[in-house]
Parts: sequence; C-alpha cells; structure tokens
Amino acid sequence: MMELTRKGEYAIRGILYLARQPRGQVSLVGEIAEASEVPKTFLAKILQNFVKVGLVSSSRGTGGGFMLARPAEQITLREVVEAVEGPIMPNRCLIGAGTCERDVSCPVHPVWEKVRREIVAILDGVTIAELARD
Amino acid sequence: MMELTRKGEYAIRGILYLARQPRGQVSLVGEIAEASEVPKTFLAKILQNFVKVGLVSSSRGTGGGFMLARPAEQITLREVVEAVEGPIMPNRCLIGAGTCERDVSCPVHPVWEKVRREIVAILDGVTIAELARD
DNA sequence: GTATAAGAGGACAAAAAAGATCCACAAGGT
DNA sequence: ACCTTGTGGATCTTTTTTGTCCTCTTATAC
Ligand code: SF4
Ligand code: SF4
Repeated sequence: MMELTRKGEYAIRGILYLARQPRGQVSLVGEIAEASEVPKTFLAKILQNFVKVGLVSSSRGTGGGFMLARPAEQITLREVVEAVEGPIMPNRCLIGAGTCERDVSCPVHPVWEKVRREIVAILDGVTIAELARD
Repeated sequence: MMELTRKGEYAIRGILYLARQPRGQVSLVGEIAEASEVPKTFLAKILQNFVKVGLVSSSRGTGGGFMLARPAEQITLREVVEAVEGPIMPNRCLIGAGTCERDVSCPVHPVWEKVRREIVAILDGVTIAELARD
C-alpha cells in the first residue's frame, strides 16, 4: 500500500540535481539523467511535467536545457511529487462525491482524509533547497 | 501516489461486516460478499489473509464460516490494511539497507520515514469497533 | 460411511498501471 | 541551411492488480 512509484523517485532525484546547479545554469536531459541514474527518455517526460506545472523552465536549441523556474527554497517536496504523480490521495473516494456509492456516511472516509492532510503537511514542510544541501 | 488498492478497500468493508455481527456468530463468504458488495472469490482470498495473521477465525463444513478472532475493539485499522497489503511503506528504500544504492546519506530518506510513522500512527489509532458503530 | 457443506490453496487469466523507448516535429542558435 | 535541444504522441514491455476456477481438505449430517 501507498508506495511512491519510480517516476516520483526519479522526479525528486532529477529536481535535486537542478537545485544543486549554480543559479542560472541550464542542464541537459542527458546530463541530469546520467548524474541521477535515471533512464534518459523517461526523465525527459518527467521534466516535461515539471515545465507544464511551472516548476522548471526549458529552452531549446544550442545552449538550451532545463533550470528551476523558481528558487529551490520556494519549491516544496509536495509540489514535486504531485507534479508527476497527481494529487496525494490515499483512497479513491477522496477524489469527489459519487466515486463510491457508499461514501454517504462512510465511517472510514474521515480517516483517509486525515491521512491525506498529514502527508500533505509533511511534504509541504520540506523544500527542495533543504534536501539539496547535503 | 499512495493509493489504497481495491483489495484493501474490500478488506475493510469485509471486516466491518464481521464486526457488526453478534459475538460468536459465524458468517459465510457469500453472505459477507453480498452485503459488502465485494466479488465473492476475491473476498475469500482476503479472508484467508485475515485468518493467516490471526485477525479472523474460520471453520469448515456445515455451520462453518468466519468470525473475528478478537474483539473488534482490539483490532486496529492498521492491522487490517497490513494484513492484505503488507507493511505500510511510502518508498521502497524503507524496506531495508541495500534496496537503493543511494540510501547511504540520502537526504530524502528521513522524510519518507516520517510519513510512514505518521500514517501508522493514524491507522493504529482507529479500531474496527469505532468504525463499525455508525 | 456416504453425501453434503463449508473453507484452503494453487493455477491461471484478464485488465490496468508502471516503466521505458522511439520517432517525427518544433524552436532556437551558428 | 544545418545542427542542437526540447515537445508530443505513439507504442511497447513488464509488473501489479483484480478476479476466476478447480481441486483438495475438513467438518457435519443422515
Ligand atoms: S467505502 Fe468508504 S472509505 Fe471505502 S471508498 Fe467508499 S466512501 Fe471511501
Ligand atoms: S534515493 Fe533516497 S529516498 Fe530515493 S530510494 Fe534511494 S534512499 Fe530512498
């Protein structure tokens, strides 16, 4: 139950690499992939996710590559995980009403809600900058 | 990320049915399955898991069936979930040393450990008895 | 002791998700 | 023009989830 996928793991390793680069420095997919030991083509997809949600900025052509779109101090672990894995959601019924016909007065429902809130709180409390300096 | 599977969901619904029966009353798989809206053969496997870990006791033959092996007040939601889904484990590297070559001084490691502890604490704080009376 | 009524266990199959790769294309630099 | 680098989509493989089936064992009833 409740396991981070490879994609999430790779995403963290990848963005940590970016966070460790000097401000303004762009990095190539291949470079990040090698350093983080992540399959290059897979990482490319992950970086695309980051770009889409505005965590990372990209540029093409010679001299192009990826860099953080915001300072690492302002990027939380939660944002990184959710960028590639979608919203944190311990049980499907939390998505919205009607997902489970039983959700009207389901006694277990509030427990999952609490779990969700706790996980979100922990991951929101950790920034990429903190993780990167080590 | 981190979603309970159907199996876990069915397990909870199933054991709640047992918890709502009068003490000493045995229930048939088919009966539990129908009431909980769970595929019967799948539920049978789940009940086998429960029996294996000692949460539920079973008997065969005429008059056989399933009942809680302990009072519902002494069964926590964590036990139920772990019985069918295995240990709560937000990231593979928590299983043990050597799972990830990077785990030596990995800065993210402690975060997952914290998440794990929190989830365990929440699920350990909820008993089947509490959930059943509703 | 034979029929019947359960659960136990294992093999197996379908469906979904995860993990990974490829290629044609767009955009930017020389 | 030509090279470089990211983009987007299609596709493929592997693993996990979800579910079924069949045979065997255990227990009761007649
Ligand atoms: S039974 Fe309750 S906890 Fe389970 S999916 Fe439905 S609403 Fe959620
Ligand atoms: S990189 Fe760190 S968090 Fe990720 S699997 Fe390895 S030890 Fe765990």
